[in-house]
Amino acid sequence: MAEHEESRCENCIIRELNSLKALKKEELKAISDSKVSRSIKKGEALFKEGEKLGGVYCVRNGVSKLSKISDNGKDQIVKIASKGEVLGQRSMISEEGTNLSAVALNDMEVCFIPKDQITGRIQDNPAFTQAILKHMAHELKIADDFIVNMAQKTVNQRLAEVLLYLSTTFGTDEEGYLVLILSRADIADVVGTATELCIRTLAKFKKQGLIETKGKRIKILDQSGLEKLKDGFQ
Amino acid sequence: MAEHEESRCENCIIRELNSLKALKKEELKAISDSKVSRSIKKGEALFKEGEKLGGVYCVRNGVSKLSKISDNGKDQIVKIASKGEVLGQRSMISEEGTNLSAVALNDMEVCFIPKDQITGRIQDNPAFTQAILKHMAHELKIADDFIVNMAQKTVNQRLAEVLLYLSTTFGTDEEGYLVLILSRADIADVVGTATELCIRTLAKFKKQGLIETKGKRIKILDQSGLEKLKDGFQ
DNA sequence: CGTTGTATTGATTCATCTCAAAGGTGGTGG
DNA sequence: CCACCACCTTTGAGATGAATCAATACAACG
Repeated sequence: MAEHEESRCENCIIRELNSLKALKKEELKAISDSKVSRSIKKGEALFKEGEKLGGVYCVRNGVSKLSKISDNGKDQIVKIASKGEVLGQRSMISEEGTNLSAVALNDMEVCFIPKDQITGRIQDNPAFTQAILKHMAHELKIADDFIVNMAQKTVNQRLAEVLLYLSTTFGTDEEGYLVLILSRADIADVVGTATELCIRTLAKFKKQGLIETKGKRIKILDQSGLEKLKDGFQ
Repeated sequence: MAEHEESRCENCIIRELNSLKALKKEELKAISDSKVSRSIKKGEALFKEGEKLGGVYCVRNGVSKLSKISDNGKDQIVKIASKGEVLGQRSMISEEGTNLSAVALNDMEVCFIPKDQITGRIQDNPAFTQAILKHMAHELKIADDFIVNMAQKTVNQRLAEVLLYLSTTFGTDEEGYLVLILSRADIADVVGTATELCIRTLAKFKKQGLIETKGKRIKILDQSGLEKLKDGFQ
């Protein structure tokens, strides 16, 4: 019976990770009836910057990069979103086109939830609105910190920070390698530097015994070393 | 009679500029009864990063810089707030200490509104919550754009952008000089560079006929020239 | 009219970008 | 299983951008 399918929002554990947990059972059922599941292949775009979205995407599996192309043509990754994140939420609330592009870093499964389901709940469920508000306030803090980092820290510091972030956020496998595997170009786009410098800096970290690499994969050997680096003790 | 004092929130035009306009008359009266007016002298801090705030500040007059000190000791200005802005809102919502310091760039008049007045209205006035949410979504977009700019643009481009921003946001006087006068150090802290480079770049702009200076004051001569610069046409 | 803080300039060093080329890797079809 | 192609990584070297330190010039202010 539909009541117990795992594909129903009411039964989806993912929603515990985001603002949707503030919704009541009936509301979730309504959302579930109108949502559409979608598979996104690695490299495909969920949406591109400027696009008008008809709803939001709730990430069930996989990881997406949120990036924007600057006026001089280089891509900057602003955020990496994974399981539980709701994409397109911000642009829907401020009623604009999306500010960022979302591209899958590996194969993804997402649920598309039509706009009116979300705006409707924002209208009539204060607890939901407050949950989103709180989440967005937190995002804003992170963004402010990011600004300061980009503006004031060196590539060395930023790369160290990104490696630590990838480790704590996505974890490591049995061998100690970072689970989320990014191309050097993507890492560079997070750090905000040229791919070559990113590679050279990784090589330097390796020489210093801070990390180890195996193809694209990266293993952190000396976490506290990276932490010192990130805070500016060269 | 108190009903018609201009110091009453109900009669304060400032609130039209921010989320407080979503409040009802009775709610404004309650806020007005508990608010405290404060004068801040140029250079004084409204609050410092990490501080726990007992409420928010609504700016009635003057301008404040919101900045944060990075791990390597340099200050980065993240935002410039003026009339109508509510400061401390974000940290109150996410129930943390403030992430940024607020320092007056000129003499200010602010109203301090106790925390429970705001959180109370967020609890019981959905229109208010939605107004804040929408505002915060917009702030987040601005922050993301800022990240991309800091990460990908040169000092040249960023400085051009800041000058245009100061012009459109705070305007110019009869002679065409920017109304908001910042020290070179503050401009550098917005741009995210060293004061010397900021000065040198301003000198370059002057030589190119884009701007004119008179002491601290800056006059934009060629707006479209700056716009081209900002977009990377050197 | 000095004093203080800010603005300006020069010279040097360091960080980062860019272009160009060489080396790897994985996937695909024969 | 091998050969080939496309794509990604790595390295080199040179040009440019930006930070830094030190010294001088201004401007505001009492």
